[in-house]
Amino acid sequence: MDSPIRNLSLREQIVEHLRSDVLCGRLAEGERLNEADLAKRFGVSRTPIREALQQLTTEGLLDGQRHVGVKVAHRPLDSIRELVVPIRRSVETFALRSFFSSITEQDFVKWNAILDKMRVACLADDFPTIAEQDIAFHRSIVRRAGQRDLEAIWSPIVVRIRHHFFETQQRIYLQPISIYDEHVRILDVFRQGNVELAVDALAQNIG
Amino acid sequence: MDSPIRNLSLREQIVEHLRSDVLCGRLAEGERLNEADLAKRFGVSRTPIREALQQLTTEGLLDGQRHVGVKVAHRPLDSIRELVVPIRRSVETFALRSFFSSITEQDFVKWNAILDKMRVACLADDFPTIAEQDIAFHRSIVRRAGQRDLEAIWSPIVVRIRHHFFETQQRIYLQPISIYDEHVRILDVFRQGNVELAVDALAQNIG
DNA sequence: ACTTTGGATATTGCATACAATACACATCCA
DNA sequence: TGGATGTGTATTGTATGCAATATCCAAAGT
Repeated sequence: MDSPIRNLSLREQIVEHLRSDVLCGRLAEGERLNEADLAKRFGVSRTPIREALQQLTTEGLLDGQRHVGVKVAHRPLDSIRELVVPIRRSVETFALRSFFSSITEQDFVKWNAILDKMRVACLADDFPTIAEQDIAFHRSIVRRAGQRDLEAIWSPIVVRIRHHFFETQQRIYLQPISIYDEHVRILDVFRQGNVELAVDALAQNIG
Repeated sequence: MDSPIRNLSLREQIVEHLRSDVLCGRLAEGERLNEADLAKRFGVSRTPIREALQQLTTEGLLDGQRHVGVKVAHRPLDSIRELVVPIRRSVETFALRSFFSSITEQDFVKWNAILDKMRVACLADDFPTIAEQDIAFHRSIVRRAGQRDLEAIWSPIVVRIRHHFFETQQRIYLQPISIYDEHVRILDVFRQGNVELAVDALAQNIG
């Protein structure tokens, strides 16, 4: 019986690394990714790199053509936001409702760990990390429902509004720390134990 | 300048083949897929098979474990339907609205081609093909919007209610041909040119 | 000057060989 | 007898070499 040691395949490790890079904007849209170069950079053969790039392509983060290569996918048309924002709200609130009555102190420990990292990043104006932890927080809610299908529906949505996490926020929030504050407020409402209030607090943070 | 010849990689061909098999129920849920066997069956090496299985896994049609293999994914909990059916409605109607005013006679030609196949399948009580063409019809609407992002959001939804296409329908519709009839009715409304009526007709067919 | 065409080159697509690991089963020990 | 443990086998994971092709550039022809 050992703690949940991360025993991931090379492909999975590379997927997580690159996915994080794209999601929080460390890789610019349109940037080209070369299999051989990545293989050298990660110190592995082309095989796991190749498989990782393909997975990220079907996830919608990359975009590729036969015999040409893959690039970081471009943002979708802005008009799609009016479709996906409500969908994202309905998925996350559906998830929250499904486990709200069985939230434990351990859940708050996990969420606080994420928010701590977010706080540090806010104080340092480190927007990529703010975005990363923001997404991590919402993902953890979807995942907490325990239905992998929910995350499978949620992910393609978030991929397509990922720019929102590291662009709009920089303008709306004059002080980055207010991003952290708002999430703390959400957890406070969670602690009150009223589902509807919790759902509202979460929903307000989406959009 | 040649007609749009389908020049697909081996991986893409295998993906389409297997995806169709799973989506319309020719492969039972839980069924195990072995790389070596498939390689022999398709007459290719393990590499494109492997990559195809991985893609279908991230698409949610298959489910795999490290060093064990992949199986056809099991159906999600029924409770998810109340979440995904409205989402599917909103995506398809969003797509329809986006191109409705620019529908041409060519569009009807394509849709009629799908419905013709559906009609033949209905008359033969060929439920896998009915399901296949039903999905193809709705997919063509989403695709017609010309935003790949829409299909990327729509697909994981449909994957998770695919059983609806070849189970519920068999009970609800005493006569399979009524599935075809309903779709013909949708196209009739499309021809009338009223967006709202068209959206309603389409939405009613979903669920 | 412009277009076309040919080949060189860089990159991906596929095949094959080998390594690592999960699982089943036999074996050993208490 | 029951449980732990080691070993064999089937299967997936990774590395590497070769094949196929898109792209670029130079050279020739109009």
